Order: sequence, then C-alpha cells, then structure tokens
Amino acid sequence: MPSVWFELLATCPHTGARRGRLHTPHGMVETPAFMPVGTQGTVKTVGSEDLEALGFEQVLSNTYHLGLRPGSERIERLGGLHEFMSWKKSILTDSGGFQVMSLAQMLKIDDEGASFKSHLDGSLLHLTPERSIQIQGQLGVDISMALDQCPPYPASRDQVADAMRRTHLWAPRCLSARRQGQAVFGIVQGGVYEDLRVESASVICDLPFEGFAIGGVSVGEPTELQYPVVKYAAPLLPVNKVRYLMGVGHPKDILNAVSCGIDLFDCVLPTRMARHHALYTLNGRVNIMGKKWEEHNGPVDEGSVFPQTERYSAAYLRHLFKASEPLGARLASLHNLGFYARLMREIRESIVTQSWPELAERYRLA
RNA sequence: GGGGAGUUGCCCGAGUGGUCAAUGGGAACGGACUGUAAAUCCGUCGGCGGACGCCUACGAAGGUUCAAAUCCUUCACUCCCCA
Repeated sequence: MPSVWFELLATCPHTGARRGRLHTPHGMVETPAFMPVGTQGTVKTVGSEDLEALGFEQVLSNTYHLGLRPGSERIERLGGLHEFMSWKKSILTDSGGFQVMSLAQMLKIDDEGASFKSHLDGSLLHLTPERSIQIQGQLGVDISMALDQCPPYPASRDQVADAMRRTHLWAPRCLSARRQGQAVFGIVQGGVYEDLRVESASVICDLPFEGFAIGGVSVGEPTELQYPVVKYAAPLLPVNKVRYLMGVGHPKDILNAVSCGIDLFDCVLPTRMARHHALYTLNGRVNIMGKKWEEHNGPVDEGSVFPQTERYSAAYLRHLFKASEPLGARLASLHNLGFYARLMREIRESIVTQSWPELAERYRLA
C-alpha cells in the first residue's frame, strides 16, 4: 500500500459528486475536503490548535516560500514541517508552480527549471522539478505537488500549450526525484482549451502519481470559463485516485466542482477575505467595516459556526478592524474558516443523504 | 507691557497674486480579491447638475487689483520669547 491512497466511499447518483477518504501518513482526510492555505507554515492569524478545533484534516503550505525562508534543510533539522508548526495532521505543499506565474516578473524559465530572484533579498533560487521535490521531501510533508508551469489568464493558446508541454516534461522528472515513500500528485494543465486538457490528462494520468490535480484555473478567468473546464476535465482523471482542484475557490465554485467529481480544494479566500474584513454568511459576503454594522449588537451570522467567534458582536468586530487590532483579523479568519469547514461537512453529508439540491439552495447566496 | 509666529476643507498639513474647489497624509464611505510578495490594492471624499458648468469656500470685516487662500488695514483667537 502506498503512503497516500484514496478510498471512494460513495458517488452521488444525480451529480458526479464523490464521497471518499484520502489516507495519508498523518491521518485520514474525509473528502470532499478543503485545505486552508498556510503559505509560510502558518494559516495567517490562526494556530494549529484552531485548525484542529475547526476540524480541518489537511493544510496546504508552500515550497517556494519555505525553501527561501527558513529553508528546507533547517526545517528538516528541526524535525520536519509537522513538528515545526506543531500540526499533527496531513500537509500538502504546492511545488512553487503557482509562483512561476505570480512572481513571473522576477523569474527566468526554461525546460531545465525556473530561476527565481527572491522577493525577499534578490538572491537566486533555482527551482527545478528535482529541487522542488527534494525541498518537499525535506519538509517531510504527506503530499508533494509536481512542479508545473501555471500560465496566467489571459494567455495565448501557444503560451498555454507551451506551459503544458513543459509541465509534461517535468512530471516524470518529479517522480524520479522523490524519496522513498514520498507521495507526489501530478498536475493537468491546458488552460481553457478542451483539447489541451484532454491531451494533458492523458499524459499526466498515465504516470504513477498518487493523486491528480487540475491546475491553471482560478488564475483570473471568468467563472463562465472555469466551470466548463472543471466539468470536462474532472472526469478525465482516474476514478480511483483523489482529484484536486487547485486554488478554488468561492463557495459556489466548490459546490460546482464537487458536483463535477472533485475531492480536494485549497484557496486563500477565507483567510484573505477575513483580513480584508469580509465575512462569509449564508446570506452572502458581508463587509464588516460597513456603516450598517456600527451598532449591530449581535453576531454577524446568527446561528454560526464557531462558538469562539459567535460570542462577539458585529459592532465589536467592526471596531477591532477600525482600530487595526489584530484580533479582528483573527476572529474573522476563524469565522470564515468555520464557514468553509461547515460547507465541506454539509457537502459530505449531502452526497451520502442525496440531498444535493437542498444543499445548493442553502448556499445559493454564499 | 514689548517682540515674534500663526489661524486652510472632518483632522493634520502644503500652498505666498491668475494654471486653486485648493498637493500630501489620516479619518470617513464604497469596491476588488480564487495552488498568498496581499492585515493589500482601487475609487469617492464642499454643494448641485451627465461631461462643460454654476454656487459656496482658505479666522472675521473692509480695501487694493482685470484677478486674492496668497497684498494692505482693523478686529478676534492661539502659541513662543523677553519683561
């Protein structure tokens, strides 16, 4: 048995939704699942004990950022990333592929790899597929992502095809660079072009990865373009392996993708929105800085989510943000992560109880 | 009592004759954010009207000038120094 494997428990008869379990060295992840994003080994403003209390079973962290600071060798000497951030459950790391896009202006890329000029001090970080996998191995995470080239949106078909070709070139090199027992997920590229997605899936899914991801979405394309990609790309991935949609997304995007057969998600939205004073509720996103909350002496979201945040009034939360008190960002982060945790829990239940339409209706405004 | 500095839009603060409804900050109000260089970025911010514009504004009142936040006179208030 490989260190990471997927167990499909049920499939929704009406949609493509799947209920499953992702088994990792640091425990089981009930899917569909959402991973909070902890780029620098921390889900901003919340601690590992909070993530446990919220019920998350896997977090995402980042190869590029941790490789640069404090360095993967140091983290390895300190006992690995789990030990470093005192997180006992599963960790998946992004390979740095997203930074190939987001930090493109300080990057040189060729078939060999990507050379970053560090955003911290200008020093050079050479990220090859081998080095990316090596760093993730040193971090000791449960799941490493293959290094890919994630093209931005908009990008020409030629650029997308070129990024895909390079991603395919790198995929086998990632597999041969892994440590004994290191699980690696492959990434399908191809942008918004169906034929490229088909080609990419056939290449990537032919390789012995432990799981498969759809990359290159949620990079700025409109929803009307993202949904079709997920719809035709998800079924191209093996049924018996976990399917991960990278970087998604809004609650409605997650609902859509689950119904297309996606099992795993990550997104900065709940935590970033929280720091930008936006709170998720079943009635839509709320800007807690808004004047209307000035004297609202009750929680923003009645009947919400995380007891630790429900005790605080909207007026108080607004005040914390107005006064730039860090507690505001923290409470809002807990609130939003609580919202996402509940969303995923209800998604999992709905697949089993076959109450998908009711669920979709419940989150209609979210 | 004598000498000096000052009073600008919600606040701080530039501006010393026309290009000023007035630079910059902050506050306030609104918006964006999807594998995090993001507790960030963008917009509005005297009133009315679509733009052009008109009205009211730079302590108060008068004056000089084609033209004043800017120059002169008086008054009010604030701060500093010397007695």
